[in-house]
Amino acid sequence: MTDLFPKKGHDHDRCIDSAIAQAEKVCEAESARFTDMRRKVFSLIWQSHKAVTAYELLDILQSEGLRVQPPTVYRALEFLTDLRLVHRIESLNAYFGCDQPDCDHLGQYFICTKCGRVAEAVDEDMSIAVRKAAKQVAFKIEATTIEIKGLCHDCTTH
Amino acid sequence: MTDLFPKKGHDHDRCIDSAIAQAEKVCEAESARFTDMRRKVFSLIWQSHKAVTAYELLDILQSEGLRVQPPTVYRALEFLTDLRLVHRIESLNAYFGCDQPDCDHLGQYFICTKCGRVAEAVDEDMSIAVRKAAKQVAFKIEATTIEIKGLCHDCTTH
DNA sequence: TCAAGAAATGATATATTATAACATATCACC
DNA sequence: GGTGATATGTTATAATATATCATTTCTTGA
Repeated sequence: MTDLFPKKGHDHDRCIDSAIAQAEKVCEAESARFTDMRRKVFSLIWQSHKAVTAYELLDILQSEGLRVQPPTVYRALEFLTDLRLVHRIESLNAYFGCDQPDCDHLGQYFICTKCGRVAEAVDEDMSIAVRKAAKQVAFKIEATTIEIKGLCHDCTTH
Repeated sequence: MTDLFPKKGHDHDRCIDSAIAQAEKVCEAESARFTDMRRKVFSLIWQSHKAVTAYELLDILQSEGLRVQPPTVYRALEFLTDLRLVHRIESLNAYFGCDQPDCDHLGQYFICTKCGRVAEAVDEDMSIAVRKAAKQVAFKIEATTIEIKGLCHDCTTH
């Protein structure tokens, strides 16, 4: 068993730093501008391993004294999701920092209904099953949403 | 290749009738009341093989002269989704009539981005892959959302 | 270097999706 | 037929998202 979810007491600053470093690399590679606002939104999303709604982000930004309106947040989110740095969790209307933006994956998301944390998986068997099922019905895949809700390991044992 | 999507020119009245008959059976089995409003909403959802939004349903009901407000529609939808007669497509915020409400499945939804139609699959390999992946990370599944967007067979060939 | 165009953000308004709360009507059962 | 449970009506509002135009900032090439 490998728990996808981070251990309690892990050094979360390292998660954040590494995510930002990776985002910088991706933006550089794409000649995309990692502006202050985008960086700010991205790092807010990475403050936890939970998914965050657009309006939660907005509230935080405003509480820090910034005069930000919804479109600003949604634009940053659009930028980040286009680059796959952030993933939208459809069943939560919320956004989640993506671990592995560089791999061309059909990602899967485990969502703990108790602690609220989200973990991304890139399970080949699942991807293969989806592609095979699509092929069987002659369906040309453009995008997939795979979201699995339930209890993470920590929450089943504690 | 078996196309999950219905053929052009199929007898859609039969789809509707069979869905309603099945819904009646399910309601009966659950001692749940298939009221006029619920039946009306259900049959509106089945008017096509597309997913329908709550407000589209509302507009139709109102255009038929009924004095219906959003809560009425959402209540009917909640009733129907609880019984698995209707499925919510998270990535569309829309609702879709479920083919096979009686099987205890992890359903998967193929959504054509061109014609808008939706088809439900119950692919064992996908279900197995999801359960296996969850088991590997000691995750206890409560619910799954599997939505696959792309082009249906008809839309790739025509 | 700076002018022009492109890209990003600001600002205002509004669209879309969903629910809370309480009133009324209908149903099921004794 | 009265009573409690269930369903729907009604009003208001919350939560999520986008359209549009103005302004600012950045980039790039003369």
